[in-house]
Amino acid sequence: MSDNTHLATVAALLGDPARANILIALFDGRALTAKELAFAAHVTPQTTSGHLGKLTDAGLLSMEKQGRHRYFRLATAQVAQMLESIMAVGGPEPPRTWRGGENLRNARTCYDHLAGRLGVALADSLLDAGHLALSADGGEVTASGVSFLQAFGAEPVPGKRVFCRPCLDWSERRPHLAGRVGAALAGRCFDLGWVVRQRDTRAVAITPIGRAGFQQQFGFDADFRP
Amino acid sequence: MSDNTHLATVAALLGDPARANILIALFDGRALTAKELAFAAHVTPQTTSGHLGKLTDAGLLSMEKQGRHRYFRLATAQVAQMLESIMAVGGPEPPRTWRGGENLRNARTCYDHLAGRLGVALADSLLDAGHLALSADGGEVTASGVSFLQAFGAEPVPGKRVFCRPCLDWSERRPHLAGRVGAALAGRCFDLGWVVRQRDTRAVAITPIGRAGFQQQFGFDADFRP
DNA sequence: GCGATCGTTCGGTGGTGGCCGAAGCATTGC
DNA sequence: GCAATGCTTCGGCCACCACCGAACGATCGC
Repeated sequence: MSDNTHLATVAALLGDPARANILIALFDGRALTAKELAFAAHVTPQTTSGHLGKLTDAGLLSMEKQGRHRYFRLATAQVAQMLESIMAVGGPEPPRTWRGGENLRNARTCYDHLAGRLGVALADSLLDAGHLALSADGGEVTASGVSFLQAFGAEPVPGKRVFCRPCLDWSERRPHLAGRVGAALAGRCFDLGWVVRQRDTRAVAITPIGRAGFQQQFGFDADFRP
Repeated sequence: MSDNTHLATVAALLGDPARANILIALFDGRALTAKELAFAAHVTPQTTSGHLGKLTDAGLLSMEKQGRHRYFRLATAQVAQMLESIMAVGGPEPPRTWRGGENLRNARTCYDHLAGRLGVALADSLLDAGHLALSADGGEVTASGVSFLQAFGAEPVPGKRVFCRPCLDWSERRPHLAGRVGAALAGRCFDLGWVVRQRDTRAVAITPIGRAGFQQQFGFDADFRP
């Protein structure tokens, strides 16, 4: 009796188009200001403020004051998974062409880590090299993995978030890396200029430098083709 | 632009308390009539009829006429996963006491297979015996597993559904068996009288016969205690 | 055929909630 | 100090939608 009302209240929050726009804008893990979210939601700032208050009260968003700005982001990775699972329902088959198609399947951000063929290839490479040990309910970085990540410059930031866990990929149906390790790896790839974000989409592009780097450091060819 | 409206429309359907009650009543995979669902939703039959029409139009439910009754069930396993992922959000920690508590944690149905401590113990037993090989993205039944399931009388029915996949357990945080194999296993346990459903809950009870059977066939003691 | 049960459609009612304009704090920069 | 910007609160308006009563097909059992 207490959890079906819970389901209904959470779902009712997602059911409003403006709030749905807000959550989708935050889907890739970035933190945006209230004004940016008002633009994304196509409503005025005062309306957005009400929505953001409700979403944070419900624990779906977390807020951080920074000067006169307030940055909002998804509170937990569970929220992102929930959004993905809702979007997966209703469409006939996930692995068909879906909003942009192939470049999304090649490489994209999922919350704050890399997914698509690139994300899967990264996870496979680390597994093959013995840097990781994955299971369905979590994962561990091996001793060699710690030094490898350190040398690569992708040392995970400390925090209470899950250290390393597999995240099922909807297009590849294979696990890729999430958690603090996945986020650090993705951040380092962005810093090195190996991958760059693209406007208005979660797809990321692999640069020529990146292709060479992935080949040298991780041992796979990042020239993905359909 | 086409999928955020999709998110909002689907979520808006789940956001109504009556519809949420309907979906939760169908959560374990049973097919119920419109009248039973009206009772579960705490609204009149004519109101329920409108809700059921909307849910089936959206592809969340499937309907089957049978005489003067109409049976409704969740359309796909994705719908059940979506519901579970929404319920997992917001609550501080899933593995706390939750709707009825311990008997739900011991053994329950999850869509159409067994979950809880019993479901996890079953999966572990099959893994230890080498009958299964599980990974995060799927699983395989080994040669010995095929003959074992055949001997046990739990041969999976043919179909297009995923053959065997791990399904993360919210109370145990361990994978249990879903897919056709999980469904066949659960069905056989019901047929043998090892477990019986309980009214108005997804919890199932393990019979004395079942406890002996699990001990003999699977090698674990099904007398789960808090 | 006839009553009974199951389920649907139709109309009218009421409440909830999203939306914006105006005004009010907080912070930054000059 | 003053203006500008970011964000919030308040008040009123309006639309949507869930709900039920009543009436209408469909099917079963006799």
